[in-house]
Amino acid sequence: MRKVSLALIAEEAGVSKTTASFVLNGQGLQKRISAKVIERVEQVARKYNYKPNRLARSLRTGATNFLGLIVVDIASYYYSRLSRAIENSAANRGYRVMVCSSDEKDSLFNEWVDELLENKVEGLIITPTMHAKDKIIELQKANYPFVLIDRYFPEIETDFVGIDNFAASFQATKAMLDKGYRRIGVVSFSPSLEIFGLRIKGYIQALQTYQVSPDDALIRVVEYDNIQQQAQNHIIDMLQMGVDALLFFSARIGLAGLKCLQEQGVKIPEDVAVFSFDDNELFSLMTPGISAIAQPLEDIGSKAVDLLLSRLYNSQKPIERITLPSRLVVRNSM
Amino acid sequence: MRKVSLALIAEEAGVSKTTASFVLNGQGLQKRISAKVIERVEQVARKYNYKPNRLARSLRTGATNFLGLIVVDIASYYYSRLSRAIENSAANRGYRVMVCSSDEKDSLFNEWVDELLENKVEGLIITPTMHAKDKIIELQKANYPFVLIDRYFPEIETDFVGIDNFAASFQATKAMLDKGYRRIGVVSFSPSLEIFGLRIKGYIQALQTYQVSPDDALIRVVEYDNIQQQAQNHIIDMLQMGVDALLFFSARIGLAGLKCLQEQGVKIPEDVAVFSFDDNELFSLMTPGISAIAQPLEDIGSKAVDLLLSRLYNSQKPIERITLPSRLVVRNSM
DNA sequence: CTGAAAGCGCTAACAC
DNA sequence: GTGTTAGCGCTTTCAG
Repeated sequence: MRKVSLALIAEEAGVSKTTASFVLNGQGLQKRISAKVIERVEQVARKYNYKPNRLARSLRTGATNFLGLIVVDIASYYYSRLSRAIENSAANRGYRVMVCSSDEKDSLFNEWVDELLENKVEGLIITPTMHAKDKIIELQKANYPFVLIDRYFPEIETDFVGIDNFAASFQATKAMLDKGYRRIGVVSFSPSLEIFGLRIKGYIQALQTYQVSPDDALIRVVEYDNIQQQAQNHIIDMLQMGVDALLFFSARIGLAGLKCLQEQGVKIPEDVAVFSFDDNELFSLMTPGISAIAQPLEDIGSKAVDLLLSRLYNSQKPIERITLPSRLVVRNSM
Repeated sequence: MRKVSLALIAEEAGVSKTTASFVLNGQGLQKRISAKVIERVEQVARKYNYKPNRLARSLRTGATNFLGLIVVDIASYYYSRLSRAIENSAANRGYRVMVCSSDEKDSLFNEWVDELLENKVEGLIITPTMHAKDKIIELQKANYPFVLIDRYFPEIETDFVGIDNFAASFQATKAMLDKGYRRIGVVSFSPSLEIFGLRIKGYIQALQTYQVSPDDALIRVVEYDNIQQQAQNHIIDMLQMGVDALLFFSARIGLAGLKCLQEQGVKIPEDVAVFSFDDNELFSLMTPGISAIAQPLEDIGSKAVDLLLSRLYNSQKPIERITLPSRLVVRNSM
C-alpha cells in the first residue's frame, strides 16, 4: 500500500503539491484557491486520513515546535508537577516539550543538552546541575535561547524564573524563632549552588534578627547521591547537640529527615520541630502535619514558558530574573 | 555564519558527503576508508562541534528512535515513576520517549495518539482511557506497534503489561478479613475499565472465601474529574452504614479518602481500617502507616519497553499479556 | 576506497 | 488561482 503523503493527496485531487499544501495549511482562502478545489483536496485528505509528516515539515521550515526541558528527576513530586505545568503552558502556545532528568549529574546534564539540540528543540528550559555553568555559557555564546528555572548562577546573566530563596528561608526560620525554637539545625545541599547559599543566608539573617548567633555545626550539607545516609548521620549528630528544630532545604532531604526521625523515635514537634522546603500533598495528612515552603509551580512553569518564547521571538530583549513569592504553609510540626 | 552541516564538514575535509557520512557514523573501517581520511574528517567535525541533524536523518532513514508514551497524569506519583522507569529502559535500548498526559479524557487521549504518530514515534506505550478501545483497534488494524500498560480491554487481543489485579485485590481484602474486618467498603473507578472490574471481583471473591456476602451498597464508584467530592460523599455514607474498613482502588482515590477521613475526625484503624492501591513513599511516614498494594513499576516499565521493541522487530510474534506480581505492604492502618 | 546522485515529504519563491 | 521547482540535511545505492 502506497504511503499517504502530500504528493498522493495532490495527485488524487488532481492538483499540484503547492495547492494541496496551501489548502491543508488553511491558506486556501488567502491564496484565493477556488472553493471547489479546496473542498476536493480536503475530501481526499479526509479519505486517506492524511497527517503531514512533521519531520519533513520541520526540516523544511526550520521550526519543530518543540522545547527542551531538563529537570533533576521527573519522578519526583516537585519536578513532575513543574514539568506538567510547563507542558501545559507550552501546549497552550503551540509547543510540545521533551523532558530529560539529569539526576543531578553534570555529565548527564551535558549529554541531554546536546541531545536536545540535536533534536532541534527551539529553546531550553533548564534546571542546571552544580557545575553546569560552562555548558550554560556555551549556550549563551551560541546565542541559543534558554531560561533557567529553580536555580541560577549569579556570575552569569541569564533569564531565570524561581522563588526568592533568601526570603523563603528567612521566613521559615523566623516562623520557628517566633515559636521559641532557638537551636535550629539545617540540612542542605552544597551552597556552591547559589540557591542553597541563599537559603543558608536567609536562615542566618533570621537568626541574627533574633540575636541568635549562627553555629556552623548546625549547618549540614549532604550530597545528592547519598542523601538518606548522610542526612541520617547529620541529624543524629545534631540531635545529640541538642537541636530543638530542623529545617530541610529540599523535599528529598525532608523525606530522608522524616524517615530518620521516625526511626529514631523522635517526637515531632515535642522533641524537635520540623520545616521543609517544597510542599507535598501528603504533608497535610501526616501526624503532625509537616510545615513547608510551597513553591508556585504553575506560575514558575508558565512564566518560564512565557520568558523563553519571548526570548525566542526577540533574542535582543534584556535579561530577566523573575522571582515569584513562595508561600509558608505552617502545620503542626512546629 | 554558515550553518554546520555534513556538506560543510565534507567540503572542509576535502572529501565527499558520502565519505564524511560513513566516517561520522563509525563505518569508516568497515568501508575501508583510509586512516588519514578518517582522521581528517573527525578533526574537522570536532572543530565545528558537528552534530548530525536528526530530522534530516530520520526523514531519510525512516527511524526516529523515539517511542510515544501516554499516561494518565505525568504529575502523579505513580505515573511519574512509571514514566521514569520507561524512559530509562528505553534509553538503554537507544530510544527516547515522548510523554503525554491524557487526564483520563478520551478526547485528549485520541489527540495525543495522532500527535505522536505525526511525530513519527516508532511505537506506543499506552495507558488507555475508558473508551479508548476504538482508537486502539484503529492502531491494531494499521498494524502499528503498541503495548498497553496498567489497563487493557479483554475483548481485544493486545500486548499488555500490568499486575494481576484480581489477585492483588483478593489479597488485600483477605488481609483485612484475616484481621477481623467484615464490613469492608470499596471506592473504585468505573468497572467498565476492566482492571477495576477485576479488582471488584477479587474483593468479592475474598469476601466469599470468608462466607461474607457482598453488599452492593459497599461498592462505590467515583469519576476521575470529581474524585474528592464524590469519594467524600460515598465515604461519609458508608461510615453511616457502619463499615469497619475501606479499600481504595487507586492512589488518587486513596488520597481523597484519607483527606476525607481526616476531616471527619475518623481514627485509623480504630474507627475504620484503610488499604489503598499504589504505594507511596510517604505512606510509611504517616501515623498510622498506610497499608498499600505496591506495583513493580520498574519491572512494568522495562517489560513494556522490551515487549514493544520485540514487537517492533517482529510484528508477527504472538500477543503477550504479562502480569507481574504486586506486593502487599501491610502497615498499621489495619 | 571514494564520489555522484537520488530521494525521504514538505514548503514557498517564483512563474504564468 | 495554480503549477514548477528548488531545496531543508541526511543516507545509501551504484558506479568506478
